[in-house]
Amino acid sequence: MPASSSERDTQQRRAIRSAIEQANRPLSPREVLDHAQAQSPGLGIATVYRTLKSGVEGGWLQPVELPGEPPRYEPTGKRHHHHFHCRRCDRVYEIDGCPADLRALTPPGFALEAHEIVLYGQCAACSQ
Amino acid sequence: MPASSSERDTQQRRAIRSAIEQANRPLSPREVLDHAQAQSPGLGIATVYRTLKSGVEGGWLQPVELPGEPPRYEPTGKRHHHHFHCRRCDRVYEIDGCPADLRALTPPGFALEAHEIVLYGQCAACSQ
DNA sequence: GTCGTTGCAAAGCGTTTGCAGCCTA
DNA sequence: TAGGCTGCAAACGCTTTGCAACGAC
Repeated sequence: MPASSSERDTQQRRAIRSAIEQANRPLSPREVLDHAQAQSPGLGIATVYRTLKSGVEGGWLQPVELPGEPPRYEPTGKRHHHHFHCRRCDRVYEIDGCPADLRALTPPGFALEAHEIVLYGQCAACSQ
Repeated sequence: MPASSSERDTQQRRAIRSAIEQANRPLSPREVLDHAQAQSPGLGIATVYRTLKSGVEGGWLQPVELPGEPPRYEPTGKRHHHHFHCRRCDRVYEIDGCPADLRALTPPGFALEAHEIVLYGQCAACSQ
């Protein structure tokens, strides 16, 4: 199935997209609903899920999946990064950089395609 | 609530514990059920969940949470390691070793306490 | 015999889907 | 007007829980 050639610009999608773009952190589907309903009152959760899914498939949205957490979504276009999860305030920060020797960890015969790194601790604001 | 003073040694729990200890990789609840049923045929999934939960609380089991995945379980007491998630067969493998320079990724002022690394790709069995 | 444990089935919970009506293009 | 989009509610898949029977001690 090729990506559908026509993506209509509806009030609901505008509300959802704007909610995600204006939050400067990844949002969960529930959070997206809550934020977007301010702009599109009757909005249903099913529409949020459908829009998030098509946004990921369409390439303008990116899921942020942290261990033991429901997925959140943020706009694509950021460069390769990982996340720092503050255990105190529960906020998630982007971190640049990436260890170069991950391939050395890969067992013989295994094909490494991608990786995820999450750091845990306390952010600057919480650790003082 | 103190840990219950009496943990009965039943056939089901023996089967579950042995399934987890004999697999040298973290198992999902479903995998635990499948493996343990060989030893305890009538075993139900609810008992698996109950035993896993009490195992974690009792300290002999450790949940392995991967981004966007249901938790897997492995015995505690292993030395520091990470995981490789095969995208083809969906199994999770242990990998030894750890990049040394994670602290270098930590932003100034942040206190690094722990980390999680997950590699994705194809395992040896699936990549041939 | 007690009472913790088990299997079954039902209930939860978050996510997905079927459907009839709506609305963008 | 056509057909993609939406909200509702039902369906789903996974996990938890209520309950009566079971069985370890």
